[in-house]
Amino acid sequence: MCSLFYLKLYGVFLQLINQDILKVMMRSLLRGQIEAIVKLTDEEFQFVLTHFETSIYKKHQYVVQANHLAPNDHFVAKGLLRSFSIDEAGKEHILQFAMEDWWISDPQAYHNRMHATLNIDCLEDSEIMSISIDNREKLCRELNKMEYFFLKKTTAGYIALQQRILSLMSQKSDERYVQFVQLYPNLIDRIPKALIASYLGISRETLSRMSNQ
Amino acid sequence: MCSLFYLKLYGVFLQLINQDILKVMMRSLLRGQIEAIVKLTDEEFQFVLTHFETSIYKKHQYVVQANHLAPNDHFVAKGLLRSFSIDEAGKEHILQFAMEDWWISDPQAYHNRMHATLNIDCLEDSEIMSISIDNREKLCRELNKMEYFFLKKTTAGYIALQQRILSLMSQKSDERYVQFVQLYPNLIDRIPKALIASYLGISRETLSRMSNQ
DNA sequence: CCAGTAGTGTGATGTTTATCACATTTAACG
DNA sequence: CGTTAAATGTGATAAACATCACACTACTGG
Repeated sequence: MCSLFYLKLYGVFLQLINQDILKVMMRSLLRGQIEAIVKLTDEEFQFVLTHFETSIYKKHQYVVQANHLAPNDHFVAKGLLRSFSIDEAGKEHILQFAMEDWWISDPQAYHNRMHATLNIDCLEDSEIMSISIDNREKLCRELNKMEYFFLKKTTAGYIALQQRILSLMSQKSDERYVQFVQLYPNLIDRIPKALIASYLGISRETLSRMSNQ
Repeated sequence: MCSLFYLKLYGVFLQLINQDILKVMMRSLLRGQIEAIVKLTDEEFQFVLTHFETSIYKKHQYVVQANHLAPNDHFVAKGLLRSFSIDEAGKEHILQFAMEDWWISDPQAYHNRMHATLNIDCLEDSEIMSISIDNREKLCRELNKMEYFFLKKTTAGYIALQQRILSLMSQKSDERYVQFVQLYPNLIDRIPKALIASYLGISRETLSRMSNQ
């Protein structure tokens, strides 16, 4: 009787500890990414954190929905998400995957404060730190290094997109798949092949036939 | 005899005037683009200008060559350029056109101070204002509004590239051409169809067959 | 002005890839 | 733990598009 009580108490205690450890880990992930570009004091990082909101999503849950506002940019602390568009024929086209230490948003809706054209949902249970466009602009004004950080990040993203365009234009589907495997070896068995196919701009049947020869 | 002398003098005078007018126009084009995002005093704009170098290129001339350094970002004051990559098969893929009021560079080579993988050449005689990566970083530190300007520009570029990826994945070649015509109606008769085809990721024959039905 | 090059149109043919259909395997979850 | 859904493999067929080949026009530079 008495020992059962203590066992329960211990369970709750463990949960609390885990949540704390988790928060610490999430934060250090974000801090590590920022500090790879600009150095921050502890106080500055705490200040940066006040501009974020942490939230938890379950697999299949939508983070951004087309035709709704999407005023947040999302830093993935844990889990896996995708952004995709649905064309007139009802077909999905995946623009981006985002796992731990990546960002994901509908950039057009976010930066121009418009309604989303993209959807973002979770491929796994996920934990996310979101920053609103207002908070981001405020943060950039308050702490100028952060504007530099966002500029570097956006520039790197721009370069990556140019290379993806080049890949779409110059490579055959099997070459693109091989390149994807080389670039993101850890993603191939976290993401269903049909979704990788959609990201690469090919049908799931074509991708299925590829690896098998 | 005497009138001939004055005629010549007048010609030289006109040339000087034209060059001055041209410089003024080039500068006001750049200033207009910046001031659409951040306001500048006359002094500030003069200061910004000291970070640029103006140069003139002839049609077919290369501004950036693959395997060479490419430490400049180029603002097009007049003319028309393209950036393109050459794949292993020797085939050209056009990543970007840039006419008046646009920027063009090999962003990877520029921002990471690497050797270029892209080529940039002129489709028309062009006049260009170039800013080195060092001057750009210096300018951002000296005049913080300019960092904000570049962040906005880069973000807009990122959004445009995402839409181009979506277009490459979701649209048939004829739909992409129609969209190109809608987006850049003034470019269709400034650029040879074969180059537009290359930009759209289709063969010149396919594009030729499209408009004709 | 005229020779050579660049740009464009068009047919015939082959390749790549999408689509539809169905079978089989694996995972999810009450 | 068993039922339903998700994920994957594979064949047959069709569509989209590239490639090759050649003809024709327009432009450009000495």
